[in-house]
Amino acid sequence: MDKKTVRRKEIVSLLTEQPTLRISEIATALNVTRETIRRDFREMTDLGLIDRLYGGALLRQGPETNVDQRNDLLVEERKKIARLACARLEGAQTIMLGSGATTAHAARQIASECKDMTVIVHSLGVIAALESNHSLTIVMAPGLFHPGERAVHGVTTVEFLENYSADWCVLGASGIGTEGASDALLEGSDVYRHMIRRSARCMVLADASKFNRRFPSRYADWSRVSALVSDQMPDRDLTAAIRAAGTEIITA
Amino acid sequence: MDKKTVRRKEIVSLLTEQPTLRISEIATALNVTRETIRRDFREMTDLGLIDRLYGGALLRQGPETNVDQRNDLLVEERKKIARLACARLEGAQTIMLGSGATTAHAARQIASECKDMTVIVHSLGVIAALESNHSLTIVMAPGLFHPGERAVHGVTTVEFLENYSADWCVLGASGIGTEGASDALLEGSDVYRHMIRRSARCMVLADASKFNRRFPSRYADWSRVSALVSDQMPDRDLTAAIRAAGTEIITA
DNA sequence: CAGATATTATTGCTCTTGCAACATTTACTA
DNA sequence: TAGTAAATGTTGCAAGAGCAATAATATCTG
Repeated sequence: MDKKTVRRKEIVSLLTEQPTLRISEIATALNVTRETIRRDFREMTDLGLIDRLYGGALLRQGPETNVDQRNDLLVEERKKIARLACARLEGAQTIMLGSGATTAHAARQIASECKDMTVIVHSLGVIAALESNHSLTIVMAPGLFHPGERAVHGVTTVEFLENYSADWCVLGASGIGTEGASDALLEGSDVYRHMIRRSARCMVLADASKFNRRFPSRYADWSRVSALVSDQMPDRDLTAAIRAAGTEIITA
Repeated sequence: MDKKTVRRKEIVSLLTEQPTLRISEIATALNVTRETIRRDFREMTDLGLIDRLYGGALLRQGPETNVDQRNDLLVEERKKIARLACARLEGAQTIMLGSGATTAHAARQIASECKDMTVIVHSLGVIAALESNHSLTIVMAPGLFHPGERAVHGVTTVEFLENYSADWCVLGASGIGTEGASDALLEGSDVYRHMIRRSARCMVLADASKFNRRFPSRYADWSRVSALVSDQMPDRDLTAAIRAAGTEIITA
């Protein structure tokens, strides 16, 4: 672990003991210059770890994520998927994110691993997962708010997306079948279809429980999907159908 | 209640909303010199109400209940304002809502009292307050997400609003002065100004602690505001200035 | 090992804060 | 109403803090 990481862990640990730190104090304590601490503070602020004060910093009190995660079954699977997805986004400048629990998990991972990315979203849950990372540019799409999904939908949303382009779009799915990815919500599917259209590549996230299920609205056939990210490989037939369209299957 | 007491209550109240205050900021906001604030801080530190920082102060976090009590009082005031505002919206078909804590309170009231209304919003906090009422049509505006305010801002937001019209817009304010209503955030003010333009009438919500304070960005002079809703009447001069522009003051 | 890159230190400058002493205003009381 | 005490404003100065440009050092990579 390099010096920088050690120092920053030390800063966080000190802040859990006392509410605020002054730059001059820790600079002498850790035997570095004040400028170095200032640089640490700047970056840690961008990452949403701390809040700056004139002359110091205090620990950021943010929304707790543990509570949500406990209520959630399938957490481990989704975390794994999130990590895989995030690794694949390496180098992307702009991405679009769909809605749903799996996507929100991916968003949390993105918030902790990525920097200086532009993220276009239409879901409140996804924003909540991203907002701790101040270095991200988060663009919210407009539209009719759907209370169940906590996301916006409709013509307005779709039209808005036409003005944007992304390197990747990252979508969840209710069902993964031989003929493509499908969703339970018709309105969400319209948004997804347009996100795919406006993105260079498309990644679908789905844990194994979604395999071989078909929902009313198919939002993409496999020819439009660059990669399926999951915690397990699908069965023979499904794998064959997906690969036949040139879609990569990422499980580890 | 003398000025000093009012000012110190205000300091505590501001500290319940944000973790720290900087001397220079509140000095200009409350229109006193920094030395005065410094003297306040010294005495409040002796009383154990706050902790000093270099350049500011933060609320002392301990087993003290005073803080909670004051916070509850503030909630009471906001509830009163919310009820008054809601009563005045009777019969409106479409409304626009701003951001901020007071507006969120009003939104909660609207969610419990109103039916079949279209509500145009740009704040996540306001959506959260509204989403329990499924009879409402909630339209979310697009834009750049601002993590601090949990709302969207910017050119995209403003352009979007041009496509909508409303019977009322309901806005919060950081400061209420003779020359109009002002806000601490410049980006929010741009959105507010356009909401006013696109609404037949405009309502500003502000508890008495906001009176005679001026913040960087004035988003409306009183000629553009139909009604100011508060828990108390402002002083003579302020009342006169507001009424001179034809703005109604609603306190009960 | 050399070159490239990242990290940290140093320096010079400006702005902000804290403090103290003194002036002014406000509020209260006889 | 005058006089007094409290509260607030004003000013000058020393120390702290932020910023940007540059130099020095550490770290990585082929």
